[in-house]
Amino acid sequence: MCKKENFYITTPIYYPSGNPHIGHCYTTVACDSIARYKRMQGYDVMFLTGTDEHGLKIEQKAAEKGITPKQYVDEIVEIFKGLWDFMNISYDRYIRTTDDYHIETVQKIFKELYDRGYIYKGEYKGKYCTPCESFWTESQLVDGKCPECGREVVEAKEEAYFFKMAPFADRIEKLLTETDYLQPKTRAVELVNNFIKPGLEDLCVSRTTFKWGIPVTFDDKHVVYVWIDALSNYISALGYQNEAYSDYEKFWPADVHMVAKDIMRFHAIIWPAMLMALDLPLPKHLAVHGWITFNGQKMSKSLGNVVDPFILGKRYGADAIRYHIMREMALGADSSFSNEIMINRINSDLANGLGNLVSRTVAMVEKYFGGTLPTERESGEFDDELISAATSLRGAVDGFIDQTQLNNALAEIFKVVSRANKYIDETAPWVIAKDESKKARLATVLYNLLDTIRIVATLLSAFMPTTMPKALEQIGACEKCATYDNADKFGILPPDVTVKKGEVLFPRIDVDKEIEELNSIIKNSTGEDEETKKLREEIEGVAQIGIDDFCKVDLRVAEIKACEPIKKAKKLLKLTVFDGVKERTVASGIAKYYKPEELVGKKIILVSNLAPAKLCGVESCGMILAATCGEDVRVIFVDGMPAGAKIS
RNA sequence: CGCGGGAUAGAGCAGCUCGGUAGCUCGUCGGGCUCAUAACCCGAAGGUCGUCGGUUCAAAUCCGGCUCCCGCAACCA
Repeated sequence: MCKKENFYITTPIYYPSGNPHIGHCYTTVACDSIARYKRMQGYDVMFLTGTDEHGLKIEQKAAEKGITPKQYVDEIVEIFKGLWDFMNISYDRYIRTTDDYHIETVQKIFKELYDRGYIYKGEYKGKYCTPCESFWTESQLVDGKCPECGREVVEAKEEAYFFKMAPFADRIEKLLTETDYLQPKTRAVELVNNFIKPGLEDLCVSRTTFKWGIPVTFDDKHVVYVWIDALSNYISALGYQNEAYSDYEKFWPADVHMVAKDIMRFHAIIWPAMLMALDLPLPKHLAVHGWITFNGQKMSKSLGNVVDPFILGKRYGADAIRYHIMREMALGADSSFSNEIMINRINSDLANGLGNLVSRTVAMVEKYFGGTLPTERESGEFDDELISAATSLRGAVDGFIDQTQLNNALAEIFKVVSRANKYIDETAPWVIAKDESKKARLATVLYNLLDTIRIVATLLSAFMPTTMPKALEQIGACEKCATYDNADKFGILPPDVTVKKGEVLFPRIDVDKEIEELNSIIKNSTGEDEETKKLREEIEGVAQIGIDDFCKVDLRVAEIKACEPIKKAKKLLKLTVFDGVKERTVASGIAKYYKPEELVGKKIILVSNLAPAKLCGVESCGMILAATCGEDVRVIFVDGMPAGAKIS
């Protein structure tokens, strides 16, 4: 055997500002399956996951709870690790950005980039909100005011360090467009057009406005801001610039970084730029997957609980959940999740397809031969087709794994499951069994089935590590039989193999009943449903104001005189309203919900003393009130009142 | 005219590079089988391939116009 090749795969480090949900689960499960598959192939695998634990938001969340940031993240990290254990995630290393060795590496990287002239001290200019201690860019401001609290902001400068991106623009563009770094590549154009062609801006990489971060060694006012801290994890975890580990030489560059599309940009542009600046090799692939959407809506914290991986896993088994999310999710595209889709998938593929195949095959071996096959053989029609489907499977799966197309890999495997079920019908063993002289033929048919299952279950064990060993046990496969090396060969099981009937691998699920029960779990789990809980937190989180503050807002009834869409804006309507004295123009983000003509003549509530702001080229003087609930937006009408009437 | 992706059977998708019988999964309906987890196998129905036009012997596929959807960017005052 030649020396083992290495394989390094990573998930992002997750931001523990809340509990893990099924979205985190997908990335991690997908990486786990690839890692397991690669190990099975004989690679020396390093599979890394972890948590990104610094930043203002963590600092604030901890303060709310009255604990230290470290205590706060410690708690949530335990939950993450608990989920990974439950989902049978075989990570080799877990990195926390609060680990000493990581901190050391980040500080050294920061210093090195500074020494090389890629990081320079500059001024972060922007609008500053003193109470929130936050900087905002011009475009983030809401009506020239702080988007968080709505208070006045001041022009302010803050000392900050910047990372020069421009020197790497050309190389990054080539990386994205001319190599297979980005998977799927379709997104490359988008990145190049939006970020590279307009010119890469230098990146702010330090902050002085919060403390929960890694201190800059040569300037203790500053902490390292997210990017250099978080992205470095991929090499600090290997021992780059630290003594905790020493596998950097062995595993870098990474074979696959897997990320969801919302952080693609950082991994596609900033991370390569950092590595280029450090003169380090670039990772080989960045696999970008979509989001799991729920009934068409993007996964949110509250929805995350609707599809709590713990609850689902407990009911149907971690393997079933693993299978479902990997089978549904295609590289690059979103996939929609619903309990119904999941249950149907589990039923048709796992229970009816694979589980039943194992069950009926094992049952026949027991029924016709008392559990142990005789060794006489007689080949016949259909055998070759089944055998070639089974032996050619491994090659096909290998290909899809290497392209991180797990859904296709699974589809390929289940084609063979179908083929085997069909083979049973074609050969009709129960008919052969009636003829005593055809024992050899019957044994052959059953053997072919068992050995096909052996191949299928072996390859699937990377995806479903709990259940597949049970399947292999049932068909009497020893550990030596069920290896990757044997997965493209036929006739591996001993001729006189003995089967062992076991528990049902994947019980069939009653769709209607389960959906009803799941719905009631969602409603009853906490006594207070998640929506209400979220709402309560939101409402309670708003600071109280005095009547004086309220009186600063002047609300008036106004009549809509004219209304038209704004050309360059998708969401905005340009309203001409009469406030009782004069007409004024107001832009409002309600284009999706109202047609211009249906608004004309209506009376609405106008925030009349809001400072003017320019939106998409339109001067907007004021703001109209509307109620918002998720995707539903309704303007508040006060028909009957005269324009100019005061609201109080 | 900001950049990009998309519109194919009831649902979800493939096919388009390189024109030639429109395919897969689920669902529906009919049949078969009885080894099996009411599972399995076969068959059928169901599509003017978003729309209008062009090229061609021939267009889902190539070209152009239009409509609608979805990302990114910019604005949900």
